[in-house]
Amino acid sequence: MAESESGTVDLEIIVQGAQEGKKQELRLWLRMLSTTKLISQEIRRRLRNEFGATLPQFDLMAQLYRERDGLRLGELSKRTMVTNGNVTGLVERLETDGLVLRETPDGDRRVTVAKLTNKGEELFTAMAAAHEGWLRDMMADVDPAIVAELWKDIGGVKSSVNNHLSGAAFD
Amino acid sequence: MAESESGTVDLEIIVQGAQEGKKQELRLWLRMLSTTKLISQEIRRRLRNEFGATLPQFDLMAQLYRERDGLRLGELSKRTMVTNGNVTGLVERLETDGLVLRETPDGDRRVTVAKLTNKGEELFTAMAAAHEGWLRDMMADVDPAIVAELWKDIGGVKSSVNNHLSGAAFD
DNA sequence: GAGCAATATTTCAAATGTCAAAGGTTTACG
DNA sequence: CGTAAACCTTTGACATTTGAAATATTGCTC
Repeated sequence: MAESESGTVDLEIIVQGAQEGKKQELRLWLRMLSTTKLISQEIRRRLRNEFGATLPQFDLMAQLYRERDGLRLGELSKRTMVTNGNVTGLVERLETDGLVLRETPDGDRRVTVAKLTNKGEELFTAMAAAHEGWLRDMMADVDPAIVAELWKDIGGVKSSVNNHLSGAAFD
Repeated sequence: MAESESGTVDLEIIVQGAQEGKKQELRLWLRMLSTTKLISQEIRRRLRNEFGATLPQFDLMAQLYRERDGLRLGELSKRTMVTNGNVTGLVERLETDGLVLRETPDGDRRVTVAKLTNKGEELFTAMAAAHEGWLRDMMADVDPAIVAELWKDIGGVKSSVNNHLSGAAFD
């Protein structure tokens, strides 16, 4: 934080890179995490208050909305980054509410495919429109150019992380 | 996505801003969310495998490590962005493991203060060092200048979100 | 075509998470 | 004082989450 008044700019950068810069990644991570939590909580609150839905449910329905023919539960698991066991329960509850239905294709009886019902589509459409608006509102003070830059640079972070995982790899 | 071959650069930007740019905030959010999930999952896996701890426990201990005199549960709740009820259970489990202890100050018997035990401090120190290294590894492919820029710009996002919350406000 | 590996989902135990209501304590006010 | 308001934590109901084990089905191999 304190800049030496005798150093050149280059030297400052070097010194900063060697000493202060040490925990930059940690600081970035903590800020990413807290910001994401903040936004998640706000979205969760609004989904609950205005639609009686939860964020994971919204997430799951968003995937199904893109694939009108439905998705296998394993595929849903990958796309929502949620474990298999979790998808089972989520789909169960959504089915109880009449928003999603499950069917087993003739070809392979190991498989369960989940689809949105008409009711589910209607609800999702309404939620998605509101959801997009909430995000625009929340990020209203951020310059659109910064939004675009963040999108690109966070993509870089994601790639780097994917290349340094101990376990499985994702897109 | 398609750029008109007849437009000037300025016009392109305007058109893009008016049409394509509409869902930029949504795209950014989805990317932030998936990246954060990815990193969280990796950290959780490593904390579990190498230290037998969970991420929320690590989070809570990190807050206590900064405040050697301990923190009231309500303060812990704010700092970890977790509800009061959740903190109760978290601290209970950590106390069972001998990592944290609870005491009620004489002055105000409504209050419970949680502190790290010696065992808790030792474990946390080891975890924190590893944790920092994991993050450096995962972000190894990201230019340090980009890391710094992301930190700053995500700070801007956080501020904007904080200014547009429907409920309570945070730092 | 019997056995076995691979695939896909479910189940289970334990932890985390929210929200709302209930329990104590302290403070303030008449 | 004595009661009401404010404050702090816990409790309870329910949803989400992970990780591992159990189930069920398919496909392959000999």
